[in-house]
Amino acid sequence: MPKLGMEPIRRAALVDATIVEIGQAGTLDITVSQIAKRAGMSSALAHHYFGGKEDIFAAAMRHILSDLQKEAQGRLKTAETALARVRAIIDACFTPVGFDPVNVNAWMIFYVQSRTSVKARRLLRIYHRRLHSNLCHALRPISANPEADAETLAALIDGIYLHQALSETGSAANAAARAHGVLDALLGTAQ
Amino acid sequence: MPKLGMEPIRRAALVDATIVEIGQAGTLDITVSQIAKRAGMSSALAHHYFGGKEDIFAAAMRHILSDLQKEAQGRLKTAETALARVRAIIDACFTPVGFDPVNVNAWMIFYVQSRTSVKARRLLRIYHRRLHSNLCHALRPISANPEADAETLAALIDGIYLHQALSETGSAANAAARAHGVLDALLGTAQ
DNA sequence: TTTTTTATTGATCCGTCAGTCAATTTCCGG
DNA sequence: CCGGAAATTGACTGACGGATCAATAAAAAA
Repeated sequence: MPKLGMEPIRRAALVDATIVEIGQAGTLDITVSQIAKRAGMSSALAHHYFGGKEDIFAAAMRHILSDLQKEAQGRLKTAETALARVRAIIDACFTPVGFDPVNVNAWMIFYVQSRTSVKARRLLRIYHRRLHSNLCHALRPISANPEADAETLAALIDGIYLHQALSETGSAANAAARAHGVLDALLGTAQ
Repeated sequence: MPKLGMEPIRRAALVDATIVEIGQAGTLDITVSQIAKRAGMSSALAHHYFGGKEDIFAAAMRHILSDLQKEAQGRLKTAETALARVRAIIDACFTPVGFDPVNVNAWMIFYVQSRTSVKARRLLRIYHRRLHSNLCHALRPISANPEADAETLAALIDGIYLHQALSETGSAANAAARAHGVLDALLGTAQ
C-alpha cells in the first residue's frame, strides 16, 4: 500500500517514536527495530528514510530543541518588561509537557549523547548559546551581572531537570517556582 | 604467577579503570574487555571477580559516591558555624579532582545509568538523601526554608556539573563560587 | 608428596543489532 | 497500458560483546 508523499509522515512518526521509546527506556540502548515498530513500520524503512541510527537520534533531538525554542519565542512575544522576559524564558523550560518524565528522560539522555555524537553536540551547543543569549539579553536591564546570572539560571534549570529525571516526583509548576525563587534572590542581592 | 590475596587489588584496579574508561569515552558503551585491559587483566578475570558488567559499574559508582561522602565528612568536621557547614558541603562537591572532566563525565553517566540499573538507582538515592539531609541540617539555623533551599542547592550543584560535562571549560573554583553566590542570594532574601 | 584452593586466561558460544539488498506492491506520467 | 519511481518489507550478514568454561599454573594445606 505505498501511498505517495509518505516521507515526511514517516520521518515525523519515527521522531516521535524515538522520543517516547528513549523516555520510557531511560537509556539510549534502544534498537532501531523498537523505534520502527512503535512508529508502525519495518526497521528497514527507518534506515531508508534516515541514514542510520545516529541520524534518527539527531532528528529527535532537533525536534525537542525546536519545540522548546518555539515555546520560548511565543512566550517572549507577550512579555513587556525585562523581568517578564526572564520569567517567560524560565516558564518555557518548565511547561507540563516538557516536564513529562518521558521528555525529561529523553532530554537528559541527549545530554549524555552529546559526549559521543558530534551532531548531538552541535545541536546542544546551539541551544545553549541561544538560551544564554536570551537570558543575558533579558537580564541586562535588571541584573548587575547578567552574564553570571544567566549562567547560574541555565545551570539551575538543567539541574532541576536532572533531579526530575531521577526522582520522577514533583510538578512543572513546582520546578518553575523554584527557579523563579532563585531569580528573585539573585536580583534581590545584586550588588 | 598467582599470588594470593589478589581479589581486593584486582577489584580496586577494575573500579579505577572503569571510571577512567567511562570518563574518557563519555559513554557507558564501553566493553568489559576495555576495562579489563586497562586494569591489566583478562576480561574473564573481571567477570570472575565481579558478577557481571553491571556489578562493575555499581562498584565504580559506589566508589565515587563514597569518596564524595568522605570529602564532605572531612570538611564538616572543621566547620564551626552553620554557614560554614553549608559552604563545606558545597566545597566538597567541587574539589578539583571531583571536577576533573573524567570524573564529571562518569558522574553524569551514572546518573543516566540509574534509570536502568536498580543498583545504580539505589546508590544514587542514598547519596541524594544524605546530601539533602546534610544540607537541611546545616541550613536549618540560618534559612527560613531549609527544605526548599536544600533542594535548590542540590539541583544547582548537579546542574553546574552537567554544564561542566558539556562545556569542558571552567574550573572547580569557579563552579564553587557560583554555588556560594546563589547561597548568599538565597539567604539574603529569606523571608 | 598429594590434594585442594586461588589465580588466570584463551577459546568459544550465543545473542543482538545496525545496516544492506533484492523482491514486491502500488501509484503516476506519458 | 506501460515503464519508472516511490514505498515497503523479509531475509540476510557481518560484527561485536557479554558471559562461560575448560585448562593451566602456583601456592597452601594435609
